Amino acid sequence: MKSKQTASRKRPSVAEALAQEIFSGEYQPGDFVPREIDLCERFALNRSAVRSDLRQLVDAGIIERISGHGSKVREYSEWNILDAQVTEWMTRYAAPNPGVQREILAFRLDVEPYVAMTAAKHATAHDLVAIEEAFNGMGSDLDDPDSHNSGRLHSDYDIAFHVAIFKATHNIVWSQLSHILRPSILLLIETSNVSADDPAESLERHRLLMESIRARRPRDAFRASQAVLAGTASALGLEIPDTPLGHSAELLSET
Amino acid sequence: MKSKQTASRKRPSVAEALAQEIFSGEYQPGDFVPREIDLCERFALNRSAVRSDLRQLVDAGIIERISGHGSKVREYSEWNILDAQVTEWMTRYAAPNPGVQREILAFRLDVEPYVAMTAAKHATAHDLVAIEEAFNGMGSDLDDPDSHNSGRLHSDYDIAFHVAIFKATHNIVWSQLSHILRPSILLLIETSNVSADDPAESLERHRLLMESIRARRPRDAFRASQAVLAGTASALGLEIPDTPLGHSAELLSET
DNA sequence: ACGCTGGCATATGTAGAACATTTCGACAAG
DNA sequence: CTTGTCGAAATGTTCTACATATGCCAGCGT
Repeated sequence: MKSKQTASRKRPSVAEALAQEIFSGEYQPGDFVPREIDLCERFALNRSAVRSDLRQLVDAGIIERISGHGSKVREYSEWNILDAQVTEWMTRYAAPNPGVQREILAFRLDVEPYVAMTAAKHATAHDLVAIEEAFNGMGSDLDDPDSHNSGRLHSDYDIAFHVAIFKATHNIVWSQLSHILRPSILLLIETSNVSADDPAESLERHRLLMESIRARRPRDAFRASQAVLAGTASALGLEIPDTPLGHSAELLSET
Repeated sequence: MKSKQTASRKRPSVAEALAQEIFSGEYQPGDFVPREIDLCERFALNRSAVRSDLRQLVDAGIIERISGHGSKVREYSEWNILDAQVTEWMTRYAAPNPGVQREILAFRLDVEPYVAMTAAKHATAHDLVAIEEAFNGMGSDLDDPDSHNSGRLHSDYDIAFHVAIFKATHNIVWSQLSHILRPSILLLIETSNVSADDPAESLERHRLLMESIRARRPRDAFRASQAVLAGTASALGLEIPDTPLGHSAELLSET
């Protein structure tokens, strides 16, 4: 074998470790992370590798590098939450502060019925297959709950279901925005697991949403999506009527 | 003054030059850009700098690096248009293909009335000042058209006006999404300059939108925003009723 | 005593060389 | 025709050396 010790895993990944420490609150906005040389020693890496990883955090807007001084953690509001890497870290480790998490969820509640509406107009057969496969995954998970960890798999299918709807809009912006769903979906699932939400009812709401899109009925899809969100969001104490959609939804239902 | 020659420009910036060539269509999806060594020679830089710049393009999703082979331009749909750097390049150089540009505009037409609606609910006095300052800039530009380039300054104020509304939602996602406004606003302005759109009428529509937000009337802000978009979007041959907002707007006006 | 200035220590930024790894194609053996 | 091996070419990684920016503080002058 080669003399490298990389056999275990590719790299310790400084960015990953630092991200975990920052997300867990060990380093808070305004704090300075250890300097490059210390990170080199700690992870047994050269400076180039460390700097490369630090640049990831800079691109994510998480840290700010001050020449000749150090790397400072930036305010949460300055983090680039549209970056796919950031949302991935938010799913793996919980969001650092609940405020950001709640704002993302509020955004989702605002736009997702719209997305469902647009998907009902533009979805192709291929899109419907993707949606259905994700839905079936959610269903099989309900019927046959794995002993070790049922929620883990369920969340993957849940995410895939909603992402498929975003992609069915055939709009590049909506498609790429589907990244920010992951953290809030996981948050909803964790909370709904705590609360006494019937999984069967949730699944039925998802089914209605899927059928509305398949039948090309935008308004039904709009309302069905709202129902899906309301079912789980209520467990978080969030009030749907507070969002703009609350008003337009009522109006839509009158027609 | 400092001894730096930054007055002209900091660096030749390989990323900037390559981006221009890619956006102009000189390199198209599937093509391979010159290899690192050639870029080093062409820009008189070392490999570290070239690779650093190439990584920018990778993060933007514009190119894909294949180990031992080269750097390939990716499909337009894979470009990360949520990246601020990409939208900046789209404003400086035109978007490579009109399809992406149109989809971004469609997204804007979808959500911007919503954003205005939310801004009317959550805007603070500070936000209103920012909106008003941008609006005054647009107005002064109309009264006193600079001889050298009037459209250039006007677009800056126009962008600032809409960005201020996005930030007035006090939602981190909407705020950071304001990046994607820039390309489509510039597109609209260029097109409206060609068409015979009365600047005074456009300004009046913006004023109504501002007043609606100031008066905390979400529904008026919704419709005013639609009027602003419709005024310029019609010049592009885009049909507003095709968007989901078209329906809900009609419903809103009935109340 | 106060304030400015210069230099030293520290930390990040940049340049360049050397070596490792991956990919593809050529070519010969089976 | 298939397959194994070698080698050229390009990207990936590591390391060293030097450049630049920042903060601190002693030293000097007013």
